[in-house]
Amino acid sequence: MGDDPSGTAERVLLEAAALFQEKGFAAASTRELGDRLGLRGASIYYHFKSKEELLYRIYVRSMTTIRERVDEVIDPALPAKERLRAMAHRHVVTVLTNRDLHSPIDLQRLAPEWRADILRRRREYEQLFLDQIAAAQNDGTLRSDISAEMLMLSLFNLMNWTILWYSPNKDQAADDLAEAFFTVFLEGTQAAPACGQRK
Amino acid sequence: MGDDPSGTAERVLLEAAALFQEKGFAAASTRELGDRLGLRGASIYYHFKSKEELLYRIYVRSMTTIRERVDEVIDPALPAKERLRAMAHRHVVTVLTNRDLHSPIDLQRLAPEWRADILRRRREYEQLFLDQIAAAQNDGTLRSDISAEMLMLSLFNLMNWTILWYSPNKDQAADDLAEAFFTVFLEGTQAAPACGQRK
DNA sequence: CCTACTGCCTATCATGCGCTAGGTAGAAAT
DNA sequence: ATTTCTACCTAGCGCATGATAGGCAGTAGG
Repeated sequence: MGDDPSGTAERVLLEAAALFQEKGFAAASTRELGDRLGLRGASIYYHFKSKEELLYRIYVRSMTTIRERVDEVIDPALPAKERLRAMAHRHVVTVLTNRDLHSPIDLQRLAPEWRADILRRRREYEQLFLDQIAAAQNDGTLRSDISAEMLMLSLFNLMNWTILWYSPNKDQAADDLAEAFFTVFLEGTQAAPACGQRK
Repeated sequence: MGDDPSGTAERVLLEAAALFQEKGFAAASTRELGDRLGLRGASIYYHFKSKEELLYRIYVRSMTTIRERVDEVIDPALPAKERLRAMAHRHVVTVLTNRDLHSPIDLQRLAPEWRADILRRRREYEQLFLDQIAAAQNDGTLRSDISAEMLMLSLFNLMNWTILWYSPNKDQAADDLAEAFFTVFLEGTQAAPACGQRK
């Protein structure tokens, strides 16, 4: 039970993530969710206390899994910049290959305590990236004339908007996108500048 | 009537944009929208045929206004890179100072023809940026080893995700963010590279 | 055999929804 | 003076929703 991938609760959670992503939280009904699982809508309430709790659990799952997936590639032996590269790559690929789970759904619909919990987890996750960025600034590989905070926001902007337009059928592989975004993040897009251009 | 900024239809449109952004399209009711305007919910239907049409009109307004605002700063006398800088700056500032209108709301809930219309307008808008990027690649100011399409996606990623976390009270001014993002887009984030590093 | 528990079911409740029908006060037009 | 139009109103229809209550088949333990 619980985390058993074949358990019903788990199936409900994953199917709910898919349904919420398709139709939005408010427009998705428990009955339709049941239909997709071969259940009656009311049976959902045996596994979850409310539709809102389901949304909360999806968010928790999203944050914990992406954190796990990114933790896997953090190699302390690598220089900070390369750690960051590996983390960014893993982040993009994870998000794009699991769009149901990681799509931004009505976070605002969550009760304040639950929302605060999710936001706290998000900040913890962002801190992981912030730490590497600050380290790379300290060892001189990343520019320091822009704050680490700002660099992190830029990186997440680059990585996260993708999920709203990405279509695995017609767009490039997630792997290629991840690489291109990080190249832009590191090198920028202007043609190779002359020496010493930036003070 | 119509575009008169004091006209009721206009007030409904703007208030609906705010309400939809706050609660989501499905969770926002016409009655609540009416309450905010000093109307009964049913009176909305004198000005709009359906709630869905309201959502469509909001999207149309979003696309036309941002296009107008960006068109204003396109100066053919400038080099392509500077045109692009001005456009990106105007885009970010416009979006962040008018979040109700430009927040991404359930586009998927729109009927297919309406959705297709909005997507067509979006592509036209993106084309504006794509043209400048291609021009800047041709005159040698932007790198050509990454496709213009990919560079455009990177730029929009950088610019657009912001609206989902930006809070005008506690975050930097939209103006500063716009500048920082474009700097990252152009120059990247690594410390000034040695000469001829990029092939 | 009995009991208890699990995991679902059916039936139902109260509520709120989008939207329509029909009315009406006041202004404008004839 | 009469008609028409505008911009709202009230009342309410039909329906879907989240959630609850209670039942019931199947399994496991004693």
